[in-house]
Amino acid sequence: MNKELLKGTTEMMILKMLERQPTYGYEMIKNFELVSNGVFSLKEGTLYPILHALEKKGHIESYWHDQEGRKRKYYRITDEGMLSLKEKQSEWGTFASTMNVILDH
Amino acid sequence: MNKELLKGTTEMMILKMLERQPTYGYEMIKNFELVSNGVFSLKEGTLYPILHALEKKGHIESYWHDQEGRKRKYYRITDEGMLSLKEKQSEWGTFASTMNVILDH
DNA sequence: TCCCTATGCATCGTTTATCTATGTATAATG
DNA sequence: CATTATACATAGATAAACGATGCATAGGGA
Repeated sequence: MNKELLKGTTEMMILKMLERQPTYGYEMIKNFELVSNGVFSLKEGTLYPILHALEKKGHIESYWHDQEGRKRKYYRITDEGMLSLKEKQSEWGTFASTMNVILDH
Repeated sequence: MNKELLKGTTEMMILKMLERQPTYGYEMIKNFELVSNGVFSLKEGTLYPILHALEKKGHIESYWHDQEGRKRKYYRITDEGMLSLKEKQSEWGTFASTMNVILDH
């Protein structure tokens, strides 16, 4: 899979994942592989900087939570994050349908 | 429109355009705007380097043609280019449908 | 006549999203 | 006791698209 295709969609997919329920980085990476059937593979070097940037923007919030003898940094989406997600999804919809029009042309 | 979304699709769209009929750079730029209803806007700084790279790879061929008192560099797609286009379209299909599964999840 | 816009090709440097590689630390497993 | 899985983090490399700029010619309006 051409990795360039992912550009501009990673943040959206992270927000989408957090829309379902709060979760933490390592689990997100495993989950990405799972829900995409191995098509997408989110890397640590991609994920963590994005999480920090999203938090800085106030689109997500973090809190440490200990479970199963492990320290995990959970993230939850904020109202602003939800708004941003809606926008990104709408943008993706326009993009994908325009692309399909061109390809079916 | 988030320009990052376009990454990885520009080459495919250029090949797609040339699949219909041979054309030249300036016309491609105008046509991009037209067929995408203004959603996509191909820039010269993007197009010309890609055309040169595609020609170097043998996916397209160029020839100069004078018309309406103008010198224009036309491009046509080669058999290899057609193969590459099919691959890219298939990849895009997988990508877009996977993305939609995640977003509708 | 002259200037501005449209047409047409081209390239250099910048921007930025993602990845690779690496580091640290702890729990579980064999 | 060593290796693997879990967990977070960052610095530097890579590469696609863009912005800015350059050059040249045709056409239209003042």
